[in-house]
Parts: sequence; structure tokens; C-alpha cells
Amino acid sequence: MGRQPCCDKLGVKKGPWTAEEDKKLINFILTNGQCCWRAVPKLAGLRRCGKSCRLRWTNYLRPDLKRGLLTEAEEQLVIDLHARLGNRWSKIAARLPGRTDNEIKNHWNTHIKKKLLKMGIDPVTHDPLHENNNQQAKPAEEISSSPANHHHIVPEANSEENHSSSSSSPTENCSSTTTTTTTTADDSELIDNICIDETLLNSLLMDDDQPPLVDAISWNNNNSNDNLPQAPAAAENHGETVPSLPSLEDDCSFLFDCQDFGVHDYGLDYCFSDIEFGTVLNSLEMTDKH
DNA sequence: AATAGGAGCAACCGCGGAAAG
DNA sequence: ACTTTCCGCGGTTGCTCCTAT
Repeated sequence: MGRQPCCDKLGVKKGPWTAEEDKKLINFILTNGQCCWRAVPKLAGLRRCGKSCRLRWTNYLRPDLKRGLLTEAEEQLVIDLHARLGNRWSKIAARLPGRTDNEIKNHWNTHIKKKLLKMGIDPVTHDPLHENNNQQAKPAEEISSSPANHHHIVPEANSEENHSSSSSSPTENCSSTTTTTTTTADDSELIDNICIDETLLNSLLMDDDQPPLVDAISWNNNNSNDNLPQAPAAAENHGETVPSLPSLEDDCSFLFDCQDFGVHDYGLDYCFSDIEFGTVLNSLEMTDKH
């Protein structure tokens, strides 16, 4: 009856991952692709639960992950989506390429939540906490100065979802920050692609299976770049046939995570230019902490 | 220079739905 | 149809680093 046990609870290691463990996991997924997490620890030679492997991969080792703080545009998008989706972090993360649900969740709890509270906005309901607080929350001109602000969804356009439409739009109230983080043109385009069309955004709410909007855009662009090495090709250096990885895994940024153990270990050094290695090294500094 | 407190983030825990047998 | 397990998600914890005193 049923399936095999997920993993032997005895002897399963917990806590922070070591570089060696990361190497094993990356090496395994590079050659075998993502499948059957239950079998991964055993096959990869890891004393970890499959669940832990999946988490490590999706939150830290995945090829398409961005590093660093969310940009102002991304932050604004998170706020907008949270106003509509609530704490459905995975759904929100699906609309932000390179960001994980865990990352967004952490960023929400540590940054955005406080920011909204400071502005007199309830981070749960996106309603003003108090009328007075709301008045003094943010000068209108400061709000409108947000790069992404003009993309905000008009609440009235979605009465069905808009539980807070009776008051000022949460997304209108919470758009600005006092910091002057640089927002790139790409970020603005990101918001454009997602928020400019109310119908589009509504469809996000309706169709969970819809592919990531920005993913499609950015990955189409990436995939059109002939300079990018392809993961399967790299895996062939191991002399193994690799089941076709999802297209996202084709991004060369995946290899950045290999730096700790040396990209040469994978026979992938030919893939990088000096500039790319610089990026790799920067990324390494982050992973070295572990 | 030492230390306490806060902030940020990676990882774990537990639950629910889906799927295998 | 039912049991068992897998997978993914959201909430929470605890460690590490940073900053203020």
C-alpha cells in the first residue's frame, strides 16, 4: 500500500548547508534534472531529507535566482499583488522572475510590513490603520514619484477582489519609499508588463496555471541570446545524457552557484567571460558566508 | 573594545492537497 | 474506495551579522 517512505529520518542532517553538500546537490540536478526529490538525497550522496534538498535548490541554488534586495519596482509589485492575493507567496513569487516565495516572504516581513505600518497602512488588509494616520502617511507628490506608481491598478476596476476599495487604494498609498533606490528601466518594464493591464492582472488571480508573465518575457529574451551556455550541454561534459531540464535551468546564471567548488569541476569554465566570472565571484561572496 | 539588542535571512516544521499503490 | 506517501506552501524559528551604546 502506498509509496515508499520519503526518507530515513535517522541520520538525516539538519541545519545550514555546507559547500560540499551544495556541490553534490548541484552536480546531481545538473546531470539528472529536477525530479523525484525523495530519491535525490540518496542518489546525490546527501544525508538530507528530500524536502530539505528541494528547499535548498528552490531557495538558493536554483539557476534563475536573482541576488540582492528587491528593487523598488519589485517591491511595489509585491505590494500590489499582496493586496490582491494575500499571503500566497508562491503565487506572488511566480510573477517575479528570479525571486523565491521565501525571499519575498522574508522581505515582506522585514521591510515592506514595517514600511506600510510606518505609512499608516495595515499590511494585512492594505487599509489605512487610522484616518488621521492615513492623512499624514505620505505626501501625495512623494507617492506619485514612485517609478512604478503610474502602473497601479485602479481598485474600482476589480470590485470583486477589492475588499478595501471603500478607502483609498492600498497600492496607491504604499508605493513610495524614502529611500532612493535605483529602479532600472527593466524594472519599469516589469511593472508595465504586469500591472498596466487590469485584465491581465485579473487573470493572474483566476488562472493559477498561467505561466509567469515576466518569466516569459525575460526568458524569451535570455533564450534568444546565443552567447548563453546551455545547462544540458554543460552536463554532457560529464559524459552523461541529461534529461531535458526546464528551460529556466538553461540560464548560465545557474553556474554561478558552482563557484564555491570551482566551475572547473564541472568543465564549464569555457562558458564564462571574465565579466561573467566577476559576477560569479560576487555571488560567491554571498554563498561563502555559509 | 566589548556587549546587548535588533535586523535580516536561511532553514525547519506542520499542514493540506494530489497522487501512487 | 481507501491508505500511504510525496510535494509544495505558509508560518515560524534560530543563527549570524550589524549597529548603537
